[in-house]
Amino acid sequence: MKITSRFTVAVHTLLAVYVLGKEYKMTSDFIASSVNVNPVVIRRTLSSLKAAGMIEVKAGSGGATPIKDADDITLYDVYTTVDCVEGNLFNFHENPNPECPVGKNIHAVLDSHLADAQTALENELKSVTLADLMKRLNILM
Amino acid sequence: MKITSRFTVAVHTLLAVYVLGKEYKMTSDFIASSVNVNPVVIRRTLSSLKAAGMIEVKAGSGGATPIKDADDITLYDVYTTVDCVEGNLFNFHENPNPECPVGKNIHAVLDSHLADAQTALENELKSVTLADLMKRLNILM
DNA sequence: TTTGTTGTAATGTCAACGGTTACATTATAT
DNA sequence: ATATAATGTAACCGTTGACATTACAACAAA
Repeated sequence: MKITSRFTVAVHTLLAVYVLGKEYKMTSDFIASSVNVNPVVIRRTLSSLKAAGMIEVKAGSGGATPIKDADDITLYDVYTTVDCVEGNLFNFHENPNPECPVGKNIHAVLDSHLADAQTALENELKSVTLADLMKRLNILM
Repeated sequence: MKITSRFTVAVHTLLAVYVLGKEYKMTSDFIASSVNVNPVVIRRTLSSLKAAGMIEVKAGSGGATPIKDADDITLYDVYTTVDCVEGNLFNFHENPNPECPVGKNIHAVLDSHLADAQTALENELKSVTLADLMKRLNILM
């Protein structure tokens, strides 16, 4: 079970818009050929990123441009924007038997630890900004 | 996208075997009625836990019993045992375009951060043992 | 040899993902 | 105004993985 590639696609898309946007018109076709997916997938991604206020997309004339400061966009923001996980990361079996001492208390015993694990992951994602990625990318390019 | 409930089912199963095993014969039917899933699901779970050396399962006569010390079983051990995630937690889009400066470097820029997030989650799971859960459960029961 | 149980294969259902086609809508240039 | 090039979206498909369930062979003990 893996976290959907919508996430890495969205990060790739943002990097393209923020870094290459000065030089090229960032159409869904352009980005799609960089990411190597169908342009419609990119349009869906752009639509989410736009709804989150990160970018602007021009209908008709075409092209996506940055709106939000790259320092104010974390990987966690992107992660939530493209709905990688809704609510709990861990799927819990439903309806454990309340007649059984284990079934009755399994949530009380386990929930907080699962939440801690999820929080640890999310905090790591919060610690990285798009600006961080851009700095590293500019060195490599 | 969520992590399969096989994980919480396996933890529930282990707690049942370790805590209730002294008092009852822990058959797949018994555990299944506590977890509230089909007995075959529990047999598959028991099979994995047995392969990991945590428990013993008696074919024919029936019943599962603890083998490994509860202090030596972490949530992470269970997590890997039931194959919640194989390899990377994050799905990466395949074949980003190497002709594009972003596509060429996206892995170099992103991989380490994704790995860090995954490690943070796994470390949290490593910090909790079955014995910890049993202590808490014994207080509640 | 009967009974209760495990081990496992096979099948079905369902949801999510990603790919793709199609087309209405929109902006711009000529 | 019209042609052109893009976006926005709905619709549909194929694949995959999860989980449930049925079926039955293998097995151990009374």
